[in-house]
Amino acid sequence: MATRTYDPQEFPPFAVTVDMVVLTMSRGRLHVLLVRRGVAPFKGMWAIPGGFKRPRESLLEAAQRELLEETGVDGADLLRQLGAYGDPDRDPRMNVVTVAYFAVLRDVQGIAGGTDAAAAALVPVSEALGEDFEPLAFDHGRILRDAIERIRADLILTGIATAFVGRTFTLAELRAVYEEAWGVRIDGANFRRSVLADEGWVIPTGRRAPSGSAGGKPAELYRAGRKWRHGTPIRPGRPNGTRRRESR
Amino acid sequence: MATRTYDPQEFPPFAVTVDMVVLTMSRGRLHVLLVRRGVAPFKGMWAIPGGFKRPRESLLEAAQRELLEETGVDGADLLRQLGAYGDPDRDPRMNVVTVAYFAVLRDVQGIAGGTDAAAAALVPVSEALGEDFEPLAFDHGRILRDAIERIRADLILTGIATAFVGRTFTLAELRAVYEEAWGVRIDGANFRRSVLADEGWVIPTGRRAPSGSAGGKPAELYRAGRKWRHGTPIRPGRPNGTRRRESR
DNA sequence: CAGGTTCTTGTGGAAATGACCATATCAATG
DNA sequence: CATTGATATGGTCATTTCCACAAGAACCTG
Repeated sequence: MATRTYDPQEFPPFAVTVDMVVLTMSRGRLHVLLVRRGVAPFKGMWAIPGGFKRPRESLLEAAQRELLEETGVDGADLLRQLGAYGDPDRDPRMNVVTVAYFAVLRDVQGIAGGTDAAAAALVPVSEALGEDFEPLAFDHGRILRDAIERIRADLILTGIATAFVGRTFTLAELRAVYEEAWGVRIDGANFRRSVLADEGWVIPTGRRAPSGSAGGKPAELYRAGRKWRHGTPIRPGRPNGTRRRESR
Repeated sequence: MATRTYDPQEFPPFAVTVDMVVLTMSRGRLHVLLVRRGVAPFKGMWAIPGGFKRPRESLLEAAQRELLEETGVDGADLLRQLGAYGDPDRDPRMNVVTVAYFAVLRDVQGIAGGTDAAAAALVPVSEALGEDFEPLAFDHGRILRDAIERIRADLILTGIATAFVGRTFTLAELRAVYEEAWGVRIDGANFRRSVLADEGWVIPTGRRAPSGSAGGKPAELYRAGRKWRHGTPIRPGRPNGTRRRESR
């Protein structure tokens, strides 16, 4: 039929939830916020936070509300929709369609503080997706995998890299975001040239970051410019065969 | 709460639908399949095809079924999820969350034939999104806009360009896909070198396409190689404007 | 101060990009 | 049938970008 038959009563109802992949960069590694489920189904297993959508709120508002409840962070601009998941048996009790969002945060302390410490944890993504890690509840493993793929794409298409770092940051911190997410090594000198070539990407603050424990010249602190709203000056290296030694 | 309260009975039910943005390239322009709604709400208005999700099928299966019903095309591999839309008032009758998919087809004739011709039409995207065109039903205008944005991104990240052309195609046809979707002009000679530089992108068939009505040297026909599954050799040009004629 | 670490600047070759020219091969026209 | 117009194909060339590495500068620790 070219037109949908419209009789809502004929069609069994679904429950609609929103789930969130909360990502952050901690000690140079990508982490995801996981919570222990306290109720059935999948009680006791790790899951990504989420909850039911209410009738009078939009999907984004639902995600925003859950983000606030789970992490204490109020930021709708940080949330981006990842996709919908609706396999018939993804929830053993009833038919639940969930809409997944992901958010990139930087305030690591605030995340752990907003919720019960025993029931929430920041887990390195490589571990959470590793073979040794316990499977996540529902299809949250797949959702997490999709989120990582999405992040990799958004790093190419958008300026989401700046969401991982603080209001002021060093170029090394920003570079580490790309290196960790893409699993590549980027030459510091070339990276520096790329973001400083044009105005509007990073703005020097005049201040300097404290040197790390290993010493070294203190790096200059920058603010993110407006150009990140429309893209990124960093492009993924060519998958060429001219790779150098792995140096590790 | 760190854990979701799990009592489905508390939460009002939602209807879940799938809607599809069916795109095709016809006479060098990007077209979208629209249908006339025959029932309320939004009766008589243009809309993108779609229908209710059934309890025992996945979202992708629902979209696949609808695609088959609407266009006669059976291709789950052509469908990609676009996103979920769940604003409270997007459907005046009840709370409906829709999951949008988009599909890129090439068989234009089959689309018009599969359904009532009077109730379905291929409309140029630029017209459907233009000011003069009548508004689409529901929030389908926004969904269509999002789909076009997504196509532009997928042209960068994936090899979706080959989905617009036939099993065999000329390089000019493939080039036209990028030119139309990005709104740019690409030099034919340079485009040719990009896709022929490495093996695996396009494979010559030895045959030649008939010249167009305007004459011209007949172009060689190619098949798509396997590399398109992992990306594209074509990159969006930079905002031009550097140097004009000078030298000499 | 010596040695180590990190940031920063400099440099040269390789590769990609973009524009243009020249030629080949067809259809349509008169 | 020769001309014209259009398109495909092959080639050249200057510029820009990319990338690896070298060297200097600034800071820490011991």
